[in-house]
Amino acid sequence: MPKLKDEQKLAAIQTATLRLVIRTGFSGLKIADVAREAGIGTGTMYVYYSDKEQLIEDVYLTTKKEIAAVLFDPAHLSDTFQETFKRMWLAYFGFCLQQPEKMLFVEQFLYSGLISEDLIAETEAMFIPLDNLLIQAQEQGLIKKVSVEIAKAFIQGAIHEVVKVITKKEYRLIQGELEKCFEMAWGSIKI
Amino acid sequence: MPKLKDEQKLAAIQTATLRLVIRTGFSGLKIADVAREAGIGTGTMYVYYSDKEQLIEDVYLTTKKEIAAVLFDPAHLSDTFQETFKRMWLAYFGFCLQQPEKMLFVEQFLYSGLISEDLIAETEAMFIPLDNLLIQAQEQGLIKKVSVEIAKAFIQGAIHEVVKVITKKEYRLIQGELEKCFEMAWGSIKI
DNA sequence: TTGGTTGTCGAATAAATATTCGCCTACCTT
DNA sequence: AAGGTAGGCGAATATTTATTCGACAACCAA
Repeated sequence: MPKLKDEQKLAAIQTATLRLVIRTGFSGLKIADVAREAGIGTGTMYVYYSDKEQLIEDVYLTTKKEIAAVLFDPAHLSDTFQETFKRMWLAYFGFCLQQPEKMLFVEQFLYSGLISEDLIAETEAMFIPLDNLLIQAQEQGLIKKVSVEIAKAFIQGAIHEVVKVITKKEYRLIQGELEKCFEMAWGSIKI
Repeated sequence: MPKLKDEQKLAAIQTATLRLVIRTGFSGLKIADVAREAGIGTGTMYVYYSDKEQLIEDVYLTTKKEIAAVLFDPAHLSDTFQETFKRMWLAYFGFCLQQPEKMLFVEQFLYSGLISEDLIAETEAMFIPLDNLLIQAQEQGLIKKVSVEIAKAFIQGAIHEVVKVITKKEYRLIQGELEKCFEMAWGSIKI
């Protein structure tokens, strides 16, 4: 944890890390490159992070928190489950579309084999409210009864892959296509 | 391309590469480790592959071919689109479940930023028959009309993420849960 | 203004890893 | 069996990259 250095510099480091990890993979992430991209000296990196591992873990945690905030925005709450689900789905899809580096970073790191069990547990705990929402909907007979882990994975996996294709191929969603994508997601879980 | 050395040794190298990439990420893949895991000397690695990049690209290509073979097994063809789709979906899901290393390897490499455009194009071309199948179904009004790229991404993304969760958490699909997963997939694309 | 304190820099060093290469072994061929 | 050849080995070397550290700059307090 940085003691309280220059917040702006910290943000620059995180942004640079995100960008570089996506461009070159974790393998390609060189501390010197991050420093150059962030506009600071190599040695300065070690003032903020004691090593590369800590840097990556911190970026991961920060990004996960941001995602949780997007998902659990109180404005998404509605009277019906379907409407709440739709607002959350659209918010998350929009987040991924606008900041695919963050989505990719989180995904790549989670399955890279480099992440610690503790960090996994810590970040998963942030999403328990989502589990509860889904379980409630299942009990009300609104959505299919599968393990919530599986339901979440299905929805999230579909969003991620669609966004990846859109990003990689610079595809532009045409009129009404976003709505169709949501219908696919809803069609998959509704009874 | 290996000229025609010991085929068995080649397979051992590929298996070892797959396993190690999943365990440690591309960053963690050390030629010396691959050699040890494959039961050969470090230097021998260079008889088969001139460098690490070539090794990874070859494993990727080999795996993609295997996936295409699973998907396009003639036994999957049926009179109805839904049945053909179901057989292909089940075959691919089963493949991923039984050999998650291959699924993960392919996915990680594709979005690692390390893959060349040529290799992407070469492997994508293998899956054109799938595009045609989907387009035909769209024209017959059987499935939603979205870009086939998006439809494929949606279905594949969902499968991958579900398999990842199952694998990582050592979750076991309970009675009828596989069928439910298929229903989710079908529910997402059907009109 | 000056002495001190904090933050920064990047060349120098240490560590990790890829790659080479001379030697060795096993197996042919006559 | 003797000589020859192909394939294999892994310690030695080259390269890449992380990390340290002594010198410098900016700022501040007295």
